[in-house]
Amino acid sequence: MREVSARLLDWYDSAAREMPWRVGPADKAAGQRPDPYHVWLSEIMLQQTTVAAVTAYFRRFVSRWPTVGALAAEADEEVMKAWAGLGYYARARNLLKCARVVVAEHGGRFPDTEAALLTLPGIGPYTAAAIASIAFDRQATVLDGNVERVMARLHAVEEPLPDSKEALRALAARHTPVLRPGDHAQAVMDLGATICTPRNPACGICPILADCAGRRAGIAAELPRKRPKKAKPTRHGIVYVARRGDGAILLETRPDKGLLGGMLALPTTDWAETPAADTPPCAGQWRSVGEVRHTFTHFHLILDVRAASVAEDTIPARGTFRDKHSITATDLPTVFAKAFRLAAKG
DNA sequence: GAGCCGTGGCC
DNA sequence: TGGCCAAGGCT
Repeated sequence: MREVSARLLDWYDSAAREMPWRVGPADKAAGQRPDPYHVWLSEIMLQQTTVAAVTAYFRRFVSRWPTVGALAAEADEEVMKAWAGLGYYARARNLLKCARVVVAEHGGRFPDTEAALLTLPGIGPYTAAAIASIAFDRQATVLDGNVERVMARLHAVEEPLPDSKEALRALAARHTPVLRPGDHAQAVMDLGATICTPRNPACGICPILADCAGRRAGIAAELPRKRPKKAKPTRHGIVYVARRGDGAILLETRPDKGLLGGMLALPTTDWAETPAADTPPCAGQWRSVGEVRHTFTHFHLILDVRAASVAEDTIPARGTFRDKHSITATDLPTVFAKAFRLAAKG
């Protein structure tokens, strides 16, 4: 087990990818530890999200809110707008909750144990272990999709997920070293992201090829096995873009619970498998400008986009007219950004 | 345990 | 084109 970790750490030291939340080689050599705020923020953003998608968001967040205290003091809507486009918006709501708990109950410093971290909003088993090991050098077992895949292949675990999860966790625990547990965790995840990939793994250049039982058995690429997934239904709806003469756009804030919760949004009907009745949010000469297609985690969506130029004194039945200059498409979840842009063209 | 919850890239 | 997938957490 120690041999595998040693090979992974050697590989990591020679080929670690640069990411803005990591400490560079020179600073690491000088004994510098990563900023727990940076580790936390990056790990929340990285939940089910690629490094490529996260990097720009991370830079914008730390530039605008350099400390957890600064983030905790920000208005909810500003943070939700900054998160727009990254997805899984419950993460942003819990991000703010967590920042405020850290300030109010921990003096603005993140707790340094896995158990204490686990009690914070938005921090589950994976993230608690990741922060504890990466930021605080704790020997915690980090288990994410990458680690599951690497362990399943390395030990030729054929039992499908999620049944095999605890067995994979036990294997990951056996590999976790006392020294440099955080670098070890990042090494396994980097391996899973770049070499031990879900499809077409690059076994030929793998630093632990000689240790891999899945490779020896010729089944590495088939692992981990998973249960088949359910098909996505298609839902339909109507979304409304009302523009006043002064350019103001009618927007609303979605309820905190549920899909796109807490986000700035265009008024829309319910989304169902049978199209909803036309219920515009305000009076106006409404016309259809096309449709927008979007796929969420568990359903496809087809939205009929309707636009209207409305009078300055229009009083909407729902939502609020927002100054055009204070709002851009990037402040909205992607499905609404698509509709907004389509209406702007048509 | 299983459903809910985004998005963009890949093949 | 469409399904699959990603450094998961919450209910």
